[in-house]
Amino acid sequence: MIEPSSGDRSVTLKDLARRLGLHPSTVSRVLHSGEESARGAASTGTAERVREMAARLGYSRDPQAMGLRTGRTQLLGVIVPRLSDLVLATMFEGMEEAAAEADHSIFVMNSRDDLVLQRQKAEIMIARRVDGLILGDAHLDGTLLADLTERGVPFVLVNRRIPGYPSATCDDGLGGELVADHLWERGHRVVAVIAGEPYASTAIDRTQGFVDRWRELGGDLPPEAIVWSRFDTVGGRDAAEAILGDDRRHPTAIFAVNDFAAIGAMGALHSRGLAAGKDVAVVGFNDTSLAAHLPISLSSVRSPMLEIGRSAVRLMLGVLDGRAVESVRLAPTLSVRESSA
Amino acid sequence: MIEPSSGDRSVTLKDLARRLGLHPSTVSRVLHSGEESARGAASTGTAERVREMAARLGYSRDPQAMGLRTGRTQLLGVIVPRLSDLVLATMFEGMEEAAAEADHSIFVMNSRDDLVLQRQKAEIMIARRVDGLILGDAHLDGTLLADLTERGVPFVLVNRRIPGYPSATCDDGLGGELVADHLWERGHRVVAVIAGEPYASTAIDRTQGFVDRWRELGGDLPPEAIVWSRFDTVGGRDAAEAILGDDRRHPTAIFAVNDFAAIGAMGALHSRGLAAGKDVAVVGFNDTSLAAHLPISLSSVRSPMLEIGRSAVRLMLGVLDGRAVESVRLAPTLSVRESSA
DNA sequence: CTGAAAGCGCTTACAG
DNA sequence: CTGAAAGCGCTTACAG
Repeated sequence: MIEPSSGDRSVTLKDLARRLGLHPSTVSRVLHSGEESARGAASTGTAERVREMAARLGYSRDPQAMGLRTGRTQLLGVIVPRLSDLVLATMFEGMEEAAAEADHSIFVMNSRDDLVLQRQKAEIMIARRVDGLILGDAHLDGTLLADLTERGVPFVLVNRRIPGYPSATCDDGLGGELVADHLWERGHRVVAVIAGEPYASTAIDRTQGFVDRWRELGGDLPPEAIVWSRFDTVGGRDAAEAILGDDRRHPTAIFAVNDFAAIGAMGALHSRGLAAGKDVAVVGFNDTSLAAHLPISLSSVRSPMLEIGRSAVRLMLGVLDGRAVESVRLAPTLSVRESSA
Repeated sequence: MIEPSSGDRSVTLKDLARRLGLHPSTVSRVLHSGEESARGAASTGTAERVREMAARLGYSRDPQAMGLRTGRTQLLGVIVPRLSDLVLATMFEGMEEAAAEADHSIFVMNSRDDLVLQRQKAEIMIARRVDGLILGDAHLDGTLLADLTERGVPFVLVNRRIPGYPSATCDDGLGGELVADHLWERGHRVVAVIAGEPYASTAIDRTQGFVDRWRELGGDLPPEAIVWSRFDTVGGRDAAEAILGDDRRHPTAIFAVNDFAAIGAMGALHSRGLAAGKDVAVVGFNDTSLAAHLPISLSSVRSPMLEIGRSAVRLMLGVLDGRAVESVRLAPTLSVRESSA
């Protein structure tokens, strides 16, 4: 364990108390009681002296000891499919900020969207005594959430939602609608959807939002125009191959529910000598930092990822405080670029 | 704090001891002494009974209490510029694996390559009593490392190196050489380098490796052909604009020390009606999962990111054990694709 | 306004 | 082979 002070040993409450001729409990009250009760903790003079000494010696409270005593570690566990996914990495940055502001620290682990790993990581975090779990890899068909609920483990969801549990997500349905409106306006009538993984609410909601709106507009969209796929570049490429290989139908536009899948689709078009944006419009989702700067810039639905991350932490802290919390769904916007202009 | 057991309260050593008619210290010795000393910890029969009961009641050691007592939290702090960078995110996955195998947990924070934030995050981690720090954002001109050394904070570097400190990195110089050899063989004689940020060893070493080898081969490479830039897509685009805008020199190949910068450069080419791979060759670095699947697939130097992450944890554990450790430099390979075929 | 005690869950010499 | 004690650093009713 690293000693926070510059000396050889960490400064403790006892050290402070000895130097001040006070009892450790008094020092503790001055330094660590909440704002309200701090007033009655000690005389103004004493409090002043304590704070001065603490600053001078570089006192820093030991979180292990505090956790042991209070039963609250101020540790939040975050589980995501993979941090190398720009979307989750960005949400994580938001969580980190919000947690730091509330004096909490965050533990994050990857589950690779694997149900076994997901459970394993959750157990590791629980063994570490995190106060609660923020799950970014909720599967619509999983049983983890029910089990956690039964065990009384506090948690909230981020990025993906499951009805009945508190979550912070993008309004994915609305995002799908925006894309439908846009493509319809641009005159497209034969379209296809690269729909993502059917166990993720993001995939379901974005696809559903698009489809519902498309039909509302009077558009036709047969089931075979919707292709489920992995969320990555390879998944998008494969799905696009399937779509373009169908000779009965030649879509003039493709909506991929994820930027990486969209990039894969652009690759498939390129392989067939088709130009994204000219021959076939492509729209992605998330507006990752890449989208605007691709050789052919990608139209994409921008979801407020940082803010979603921050909201997830707020929800979590609310749950831990025993408050009733409401799920948050943040509105996305559409950035139109060369790929669908 | 979440209670690990399914009951309302966590099972403690004391609980186990009471049920077994033993003293908690005996239970502790059986369950937690190292393999060697465990033999003498209790009679075979007792040990058996203890382990059985622990399993039955779902005992899980409290890390806070253990940390408080032993002074080792089994917590490692990791600081990276940004987790949304695929490179660091992937190295982090390697670190996570290696740490889990050694029963350690990892804390990770973003510093955005900002020297102030870097210090701030380090302090937060130290205040959390991590056993050591793994730094992925070392600046060649920073003073943090010297300060940490003086304070006796154990740390190692990952991804970027600084002479004199233990680090786990790619052999970036060799990577640059591979690119020089490749472009020379393909007949290019007028080339340019998008060199990255001059405070990062990755940028320096990759550029230096390329330049040295290029001159060794008899190539010419004036200083103005080397453009320093940010590591992201926008940085690469801007740098490429500068390179292509120079009328005295028309490079037939561009080496970008980072895939994202390379993608930005491809965008700049596209804007000028030039095709990457046909009109101007482009080579990136890191071979991120995107590279192979871009519309025009990108040649890139593949660095063993997962393994670099794992090595960093091994180094860290070595340092914590008081062993003398050697820096690790892992060899990269070149993947040639359409952009420079 | 301040002190003294008890205890969170664990480990580790020290006895026997 | 097992027990008993002490203590890691903190907080929190309870006195006074």
